[in-house]
Amino acid sequence: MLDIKLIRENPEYVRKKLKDRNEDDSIILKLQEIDGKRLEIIKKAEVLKEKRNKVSDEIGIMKRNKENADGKIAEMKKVSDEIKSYDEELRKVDEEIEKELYYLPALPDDKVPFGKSADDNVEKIVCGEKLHFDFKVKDHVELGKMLDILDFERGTKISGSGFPLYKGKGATIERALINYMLDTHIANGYKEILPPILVNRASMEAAEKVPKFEEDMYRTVPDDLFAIPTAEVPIINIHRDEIFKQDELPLKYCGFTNCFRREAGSYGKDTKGFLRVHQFNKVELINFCQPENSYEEMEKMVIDARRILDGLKVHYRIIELCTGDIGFSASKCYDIEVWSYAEDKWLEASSVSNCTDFQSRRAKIRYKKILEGGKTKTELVHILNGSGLATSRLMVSILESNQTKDGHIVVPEVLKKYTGFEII
RNA sequence: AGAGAGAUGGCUGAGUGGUUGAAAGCGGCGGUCUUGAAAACCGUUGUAGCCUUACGGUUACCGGGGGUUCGAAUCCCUCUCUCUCUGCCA
Repeated sequence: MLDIKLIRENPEYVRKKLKDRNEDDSIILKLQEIDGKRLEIIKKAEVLKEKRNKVSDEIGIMKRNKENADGKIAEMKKVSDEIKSYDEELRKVDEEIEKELYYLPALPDDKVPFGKSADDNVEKIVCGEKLHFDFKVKDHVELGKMLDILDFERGTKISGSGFPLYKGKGATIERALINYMLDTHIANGYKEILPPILVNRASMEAAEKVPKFEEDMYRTVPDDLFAIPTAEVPIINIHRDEIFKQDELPLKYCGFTNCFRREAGSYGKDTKGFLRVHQFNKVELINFCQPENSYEEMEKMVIDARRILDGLKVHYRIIELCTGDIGFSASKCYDIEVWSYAEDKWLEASSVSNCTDFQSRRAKIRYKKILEGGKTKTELVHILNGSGLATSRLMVSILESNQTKDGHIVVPEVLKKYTGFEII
């Protein structure tokens, strides 16, 4: 959620940033108007409330002295009615502002490259060896079927398209990958979390997923619980409405969960195998930190995600998303893409975002900043999230790049101690 | 799921219509004392909005929402959650 104060005090800046994102900025004019109205109502109501409080105290004293206070009571009855109507107006205006704020995205950082679409994203670095095969590479769906480790047809029978079924060594290598990632992150200072994967509406709102993306979420009807699209949601909500001490930051969590996305609006796109699925596995990294350190922490998170790929010897690249392509809650975002030899293209496997105070404002996650002279000030933390990483597209790259001419898969070195076998 | 009890500041816990933003204790912070520490003593100690250059003023907040009243932590309705007992269950 954006700060209404920023819109009040610096509307031109906000409008420019929204335009950079290809967003409609006319909403700011509307918000300024409603906000102005809101302040007017507050002022009027507060003058009356002050009067009511004062006179009510006087009435109390008069009653105690057995004096007649009927006149004052009659007068205050009128004042009270007036207050009620102002409060009613205020409620409506608050609701209107809230409604607009729910749909306004985070503002891009000044250093983010300007661009209209994904085509304008900037490639930062390409890593890992790109392999050359002296045979025709098989894609992951074919390999999965041949080796009987992935069964997309039966996954479809059980649930629908986009719900992969892992079997035998396929299930084992998936589990190995998750353990490898978690162990690596834990060794690098992240605390492991295994959170609930159904969350309530308040948690979804605090993480800025709902109402804006409600259509993309799976929702249970009788209880109004949402299947999480990412572990980011429950992990952020661990600290909803809490205030950290400064020395508790940065606070780093990692967590494995299943993730669920309806992918509404992308039917017919990348439907093959793992390329776009409704349920997938992901190890997520979350970092709560002081605002002045967040961009530095972001670079560290990219290193933490890359460590996984370097270990697996995957060919990957990092791109910085341009202003037109960064996600709703992020001020800056890097994507990590792995190379698919069979698809002959890059696949997004991770995304590291600095959401600054966009989520912490809605979630009310703050910390006591220590000022000079030992005084403290409560300030919003910055929240960063990064996948470290999602397994499905990573698995595409792993299966493809470790295949042999006769159709087997060599288990990557770092996973062997987790799988207990070396070849599939 | 049924019956009962409850939800107050960082914590424990008073408070059942009128100087209660809220007693008291603990904790935290600052100070006195001390070579240092502890103890003791003194002081201080919530969040947010609005007005103000500032000092400060003011409003709201006692689980959430609504209501009664001149006035609500206190009365009423409703929701959520916690605890105890019963039932069911991995």
